[in-house]
Amino acid sequence: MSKTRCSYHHGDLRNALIVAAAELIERDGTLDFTMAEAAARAGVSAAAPYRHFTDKEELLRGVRELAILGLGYAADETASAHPHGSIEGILAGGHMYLAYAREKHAFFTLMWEDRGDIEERREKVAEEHGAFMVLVNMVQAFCNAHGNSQVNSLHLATQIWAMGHGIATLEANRLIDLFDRSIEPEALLDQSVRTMLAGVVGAAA
Amino acid sequence: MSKTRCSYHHGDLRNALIVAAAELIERDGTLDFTMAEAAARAGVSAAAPYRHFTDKEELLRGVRELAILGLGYAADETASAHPHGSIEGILAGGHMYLAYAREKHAFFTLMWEDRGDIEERREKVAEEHGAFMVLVNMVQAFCNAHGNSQVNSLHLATQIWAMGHGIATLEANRLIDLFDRSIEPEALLDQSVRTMLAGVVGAAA
DNA sequence: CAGCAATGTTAATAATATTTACATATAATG
DNA sequence: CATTATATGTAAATATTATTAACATTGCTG
Repeated sequence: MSKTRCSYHHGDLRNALIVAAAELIERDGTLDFTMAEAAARAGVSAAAPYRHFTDKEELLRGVRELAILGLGYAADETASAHPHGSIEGILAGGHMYLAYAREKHAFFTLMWEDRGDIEERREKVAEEHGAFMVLVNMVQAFCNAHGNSQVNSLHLATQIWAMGHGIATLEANRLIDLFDRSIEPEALLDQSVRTMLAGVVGAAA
Repeated sequence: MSKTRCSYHHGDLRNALIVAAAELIERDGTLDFTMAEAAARAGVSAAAPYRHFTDKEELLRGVRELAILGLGYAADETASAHPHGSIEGILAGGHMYLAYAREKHAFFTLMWEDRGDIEERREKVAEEHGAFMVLVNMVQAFCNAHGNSQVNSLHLATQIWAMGHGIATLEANRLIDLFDRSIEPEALLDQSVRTMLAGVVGAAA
């Protein structure tokens, strides 16, 4: 916890490097910053990072966790800004997701491409992927609000996530306006989500 | 067109390099083959590629075009294997897409991350992105078969594409079974597509 | 306080992309 | 057909990074 101010030992280099890397990624919109520059930004030599990360990949893993947490916070905020169980909350979450993908493209890309061991990832799913949990809860609340207890909220949330993820990804690569400039990503998503949720309302138990 | 057999001039090095790169990508499941190895595989020196591509990025662009064409052919085949205007064709197309993403993950990733100039890309949309055109046609045919001419097929096809793309992408990064091992990607997609198409049938003009 | 473990440093090493300078085939031209 | 310009290859630099090695400093622990 303590910050050492003597020149030699940094005190919290691991995190400083993650932040430095994140800044460079944000600045350049790419993942190909150099280890040396990240180190320099944290005020240490080019070899220092290797005391905390075995390689660049591992540093990126740190940045990824940071990004995932950030998305989780954003999801929390969005959810709490709308009535519990309302469709508005879900739609707003979708818009937040699209905005994140647009504005922080490099992070958004990095976030999902995890080649790590699946079992290890599974262990920290709940703590890390807060954003999806928020969506699941919102969907669940929506179903409850409509008196429908037959729907599998996890499946439905996954469908909605996939839809949002697909639109976000295609849009980030400009594949949506490539074919039709008139399509508005958020409108497309809203419409899709409403369609998927319509079943819940219609088939109320 | 002619193949020169004398040792010096290759005759069709540009394409040979694209194929070589594609093979390496398929072999390793990664995009980080080396220019030298691709060159060697095509039987030329490490510097030769630079007579045909300004850099590795441009070689990758060649591979990307190849992959996109390949997907287009697969889409054609799938479409012609099912009745015109049937929902089965659309579902089969989705399955094909998921299979492609699974089996050729590196290509699938490469295919969409095009940072090239949007106007240039727009010029060759039709010829290159055959797969999406096939989907648009199938959706259009489906609407016609159901006597519904009010639906915007392009929008609907985009929705379906996004859904398939989202599921494919999430699954490729193992994000679907991370949360729920019981979810079957194809079943999830089928269900989503049916839901989206239900509106067409219901609101027949 | 001595000594160990952790964390930094500078100076290699290694892998690659890319460039340069030179060579040879192909094709167009007189 | 001989000549020459152009395209396409080659081998030998360069340059950029990641990563490691060998050595230094600090802080903790007994």
